Amino acid sequence: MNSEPDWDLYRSFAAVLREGSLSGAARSLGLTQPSVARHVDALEAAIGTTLFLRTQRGLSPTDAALRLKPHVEALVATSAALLRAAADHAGQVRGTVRISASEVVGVEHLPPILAELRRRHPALGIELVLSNSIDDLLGRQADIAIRMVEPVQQALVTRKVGAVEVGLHARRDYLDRCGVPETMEALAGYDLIGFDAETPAIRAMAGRYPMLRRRLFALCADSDLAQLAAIRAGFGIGFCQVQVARRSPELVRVLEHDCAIELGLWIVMHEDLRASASCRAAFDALAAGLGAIARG
Amino acid sequence: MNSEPDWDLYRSFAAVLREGSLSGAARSLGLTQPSVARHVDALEAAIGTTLFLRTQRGLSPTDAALRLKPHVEALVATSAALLRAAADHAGQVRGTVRISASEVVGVEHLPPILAELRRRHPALGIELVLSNSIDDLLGRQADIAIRMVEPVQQALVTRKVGAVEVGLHARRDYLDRCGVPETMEALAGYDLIGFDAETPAIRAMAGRYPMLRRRLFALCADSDLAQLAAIRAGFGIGFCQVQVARRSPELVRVLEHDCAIELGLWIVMHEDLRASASCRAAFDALAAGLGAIARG
DNA sequence: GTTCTGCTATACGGAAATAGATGAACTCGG
DNA sequence: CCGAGTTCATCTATTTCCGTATAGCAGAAC
Repeated sequence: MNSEPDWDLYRSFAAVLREGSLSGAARSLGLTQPSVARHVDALEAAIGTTLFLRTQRGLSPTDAALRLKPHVEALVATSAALLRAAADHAGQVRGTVRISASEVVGVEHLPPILAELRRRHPALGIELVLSNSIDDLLGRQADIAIRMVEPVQQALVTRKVGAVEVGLHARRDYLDRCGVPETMEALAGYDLIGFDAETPAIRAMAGRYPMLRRRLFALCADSDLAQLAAIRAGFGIGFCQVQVARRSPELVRVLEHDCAIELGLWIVMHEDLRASASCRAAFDALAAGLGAIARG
Repeated sequence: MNSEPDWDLYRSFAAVLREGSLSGAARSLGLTQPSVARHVDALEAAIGTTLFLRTQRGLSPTDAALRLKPHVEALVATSAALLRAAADHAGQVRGTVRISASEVVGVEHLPPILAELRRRHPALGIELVLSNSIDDLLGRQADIAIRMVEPVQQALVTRKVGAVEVGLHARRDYLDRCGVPETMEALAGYDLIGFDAETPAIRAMAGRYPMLRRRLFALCADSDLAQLAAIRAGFGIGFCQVQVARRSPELVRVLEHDCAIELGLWIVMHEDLRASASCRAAFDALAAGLGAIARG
C-alpha cells in the first residue's frame, strides 16, 4: 500500500465486478484470464485488502470490493465520456451523444425529436439512457439530461424549455363503468395508480395532495411507463402528462381543476461539453423539440 | 482508433497536461520521460488526434487536448476518491476524508469542528477544499460538501443543519466617520463591498435587493474572505454572516431590519460513501458542529 | 562566445507483463 | 453415475513495455 496502482488494474477490477468471473472479465476486456487474475492480485496487494473470494464458480466480491464498486463505475463512465468527447473532431457533429431522460419522456416525446436530429446529422450516434431514479450527470453516465427539477449546480449548462402539466387521467370506458369522480376526496373509491418510490417530484406532489396516501393506491409502480400503460389498459385513474394523454383519444382527464401539477422542463449539460459541436447540436435539438411540445 | 486505450495512458495524459512537459510529467508520475512520451504517442494514435504540439520548451496542448482536459481531471479525482475509499478498512475511522466548503465557512467555522473531529479520531486525515465556485461533488473532488443551497439530487445524502443569517456589517470607526445608513437607498453613498461573479446565492440576493447594483460597489471581490477582510479593515460596508461578525467586537451590523438574508446550511455526501465509517464520522461531526453554530 | 540547464527524440538491452496451454475442482443435467 | 461445460491456478514462451544512455536543440547566465 504505497504508490498509486496502475489505472489498468481498476479497469480489470471493474470488469471482474461486472462479469463475476476472471474468465468473463478477460473475455470482455480482450485479455486472457491469467492476466486479469494478476491484475486483481496486484490491486489487492496495492490497497492491502482482499477484494474477492475465489470460488470454483467465479469470484465473489467482498464488502470492500462493493464499497469501491461505485467508484470504479464512475471511472468506467468517465472514461467512456472521454472517448465520446475524443471522437468529436474539430467542430463536426459526429461521434456519439448520450442522453438521459425519464422513461415516459424517452418513449413518448423524444423519438421524433431524435429522428429529426439524426436526419440533420447522419454521422451522429445517439445513446438513450432511460431511468427515473438515477442522477446520470453526477457520474458522467450521460452527456445531456432532461430533468423535471431545476438544477442548482453551477458546473452545468441548463436551459428551461417550458413546462409540462401532469393531471389525473383514465380511460373513457373505465369512467363509464365506475363513474367520474367529482372531488379529490372521492378518489379514494377508485382504482388509483401511483408511485412506489420517493423522488423529489413525488414528495412535492404528496405534499400538495395529502389525500393521495400511498396505501390508497391500487397499483404502485415506479416506472411511469408502467403507470401510463395501466391507465391505457383501463386499470383505473393515474397521473400522466396531459401532452401525452392528448394523443390517445380514449384517455380522459378527470378533476382537471382540482389536480394539476406543473413540472418545469430543463435540459442540462456538463459545462465541459459546451465546446462539443455534437453535444451542442443535440442540446439545441432537444430544446427546440421539447419546447414545441411544452407549448402544446 | 479501434479498441479502448489503456487507462494508464489517461493518467500520463493528465500529468502532461498538468505539468506542461513530458519530463515534468515523468517526474510527477515516477516514470521516465521516454515512457510518458510513448504513452502520449499511443493515446494520440488510439484516438486519432494530435493532442500536443511538441516544442523545445515543453508540450503545448491542442484544442482537442483542452476539450478532453475536464474528463481526465474527473478521472484523476475519481481515482483519488477510490483510493481514499480503499483506505477505509472495515468500519474503522481512518484514512482521509476530503471536505469542500466555502472559504468563509472553512476559515471561520470549520477549524474548531475539525480539531474536535481529529481529537476523537486521531487516525483520520482531513483534506479541506475551499472554493466558492466549484461544484466539488460533481467530479468527486470532495467526499463531503457544505452547501448554502438545497441539493436536489437523489444520489446524495443530505442533512440540513440549520441556517445562517447574512447581514450588512461595517467596522465601528467607519460608521463613526461616515455615519450610519438609515435606509437601503442611502447605502449608495457609502463604500460598499460586494461580489463580482454570479452564483445562485448572489442572484437570489440581487433579486431581493435591487438597489445593490453591481456598479455601486466600491470593492468587488469573489472571495468572501477578502470581503470579510475588507470589512474588518474598515474599508466600508459589506455582507457577512452574523455568526462570524459577532466574534469581532469592532464590527457593527447596519440596517438589521432592512437587510437580512437567511441561507440554509446543508451537509452533502455521496450516497456511495454512506458505508464509509470515516465519512460518516466526519459527516456527523460537521452536522453537530455546524448545527451548534447555526443555533447561535 | 561559452557553459549550463531545460526540453524532446531515438536506440537498445533487460525486465515484466501477456498469451497460450494444461491441470484440477466443481456444477449441472441426463 | 458420468460426461460436458464451467471455473481458477500454474507453468512457459513470447511479446511488450520500461529504463538507461545519448544526441540535438533552445534559451539563460556568465
